[in-house]
Amino acid sequence: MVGQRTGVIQASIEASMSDQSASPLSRPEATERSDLLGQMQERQRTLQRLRDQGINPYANDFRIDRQIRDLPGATDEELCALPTEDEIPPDAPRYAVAGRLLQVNDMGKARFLFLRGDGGAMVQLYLRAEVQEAFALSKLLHLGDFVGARGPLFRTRRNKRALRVEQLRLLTKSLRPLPGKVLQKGSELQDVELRYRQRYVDMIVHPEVAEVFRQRARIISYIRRFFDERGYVECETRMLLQTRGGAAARPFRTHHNALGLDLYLRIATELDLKRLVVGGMERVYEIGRIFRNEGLSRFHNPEFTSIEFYQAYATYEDLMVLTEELLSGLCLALRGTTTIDYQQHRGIELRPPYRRATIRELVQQALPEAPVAPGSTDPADEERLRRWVLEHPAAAGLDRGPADIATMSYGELLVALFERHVEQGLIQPTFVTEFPLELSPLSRRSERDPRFVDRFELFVIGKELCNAFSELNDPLDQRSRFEDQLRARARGDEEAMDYDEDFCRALEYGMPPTAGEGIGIDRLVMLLCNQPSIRDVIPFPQLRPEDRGEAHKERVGT
RNA sequence: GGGCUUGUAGCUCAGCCGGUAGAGCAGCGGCCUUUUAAGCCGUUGGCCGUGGGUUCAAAUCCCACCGAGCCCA
Repeated sequence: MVGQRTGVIQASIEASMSDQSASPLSRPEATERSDLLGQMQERQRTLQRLRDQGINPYANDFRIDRQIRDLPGATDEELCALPTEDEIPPDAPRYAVAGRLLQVNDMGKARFLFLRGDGGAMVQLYLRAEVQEAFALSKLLHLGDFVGARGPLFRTRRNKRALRVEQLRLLTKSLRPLPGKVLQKGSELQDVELRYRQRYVDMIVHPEVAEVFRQRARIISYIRRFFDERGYVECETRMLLQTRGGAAARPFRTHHNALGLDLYLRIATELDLKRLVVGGMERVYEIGRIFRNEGLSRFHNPEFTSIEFYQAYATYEDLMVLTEELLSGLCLALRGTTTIDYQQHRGIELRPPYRRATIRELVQQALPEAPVAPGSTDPADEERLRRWVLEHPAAAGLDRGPADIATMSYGELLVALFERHVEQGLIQPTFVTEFPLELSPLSRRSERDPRFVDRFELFVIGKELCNAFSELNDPLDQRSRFEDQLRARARGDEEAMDYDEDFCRALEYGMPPTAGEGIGIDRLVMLLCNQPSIRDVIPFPQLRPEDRGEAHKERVGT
């Protein structure tokens, strides 16, 4: 019986929805049923009623005086200066403000509306039945609507700031209900997927989300100022490239129709920036998006923002000092201290100097029994280490078979041990140096030991944050490194670079001795804003397609 | 890839020793002329993730699949 009745209602809802399909009004998707659909229909009916009364539900002729955040009375002191309602003088200043309606406390012949503006600032409106037009309009509002109001401010009996409404305007009708009660603790959205997918809803329910984006903007602005002040020039280089290079990563491919040409989205800005150094720009930088065709994780998004900067007549050691200055100054400016917490890690100290250690020193420390030989330049180091790894597979902990290990280079062995035993323990900022040559095809060879390069990576909270080196500017050495890359590609290394003939040509004209560095902006924001996932610092992170389940079902069904 | 947890109303969650659904908020209809992220009365809204199985009977038990979260690799 009940089911029958529901069926009738459902049928009539569907009929009324199909009636509206001719109109451009928003329709709930087919997947949205029942209650949500009913609530949306209610709002659309109200919208029509407003139009019937000659009220434009999307009016844009209301002018605000100021944003809600700038209204007086926000502090206790200012609040005390406000009059009570009875004391409002006839010539009291009138304020015109606007915001999203989030809450209505209806008292019968009086009602309080809560508006929220930029930065999460709130103001409550006080409406009395005597102000008939405004009062009538307020009954046609829904939570989520944008509303403008004008009137004097006063202090309520409960000692809160309120604006006594003399004029009320609907500025935008909201056709979708907000999830839950926004202004109530415990009403936070739990569906993480939904929060990233519909970030606008996430931001309405959690204003602090936008605060991270604000801080991100401040961080980027600080970095830009830092380099501008030091005589670096910001240059925007190509995103669409015919060769892949500048980093070990798989690229995205795209296609240019007019040229009939397949192109890669850049995986780094390095090679173009160094071309500019060849051209005579001694200090250049670029802040921009790069694209890497790899998996998604808490620390990886396929598109992310980096800064790379290059300085002629400098070494990677100079850049360590510069990096310390940048990070400590930035943290101090943003957080007011150089000591910060990140998630479970307390007391991360960004005040210089940062610890410096070579990969071999760090591996040796983690594996005291392994023959790592920090500082040694003996070519026999490699065989001693490989033998130990093969004889102590459990201690080495490498997830590779003996055949694999036999073919791994010295550098690959060291880095594999570093990644397995050291990396995630580097919580405090640590400059890791002495990277193997074969894993650094663009870095200057170390004069002390030709198996290594003059390079560092800065690790914080167990993650790589910066990568820097003295640049390779010997064109003949660069050519042989590119050839190594081609050989690695032939062996199946999909992250190997292309041979960039034009880059070698540029080096043949001569690049001054230069040092360069890249910093992952997203991870930096995560660190400084204490955000657990890269998705929390990127407004629209990459997600799987929304209808994956449905599509899968259809594929299976056919 | 492995382990654990999880999917019930628009949102947040109960119900899970089997007997086809509940609360709060949101929505709708009332009451209240200073509310505190109100209060009171009434009420709408569910293929209980999808598919299969066990059973007289499945939100509940079993299996598979899909999605999500956490941990490990």
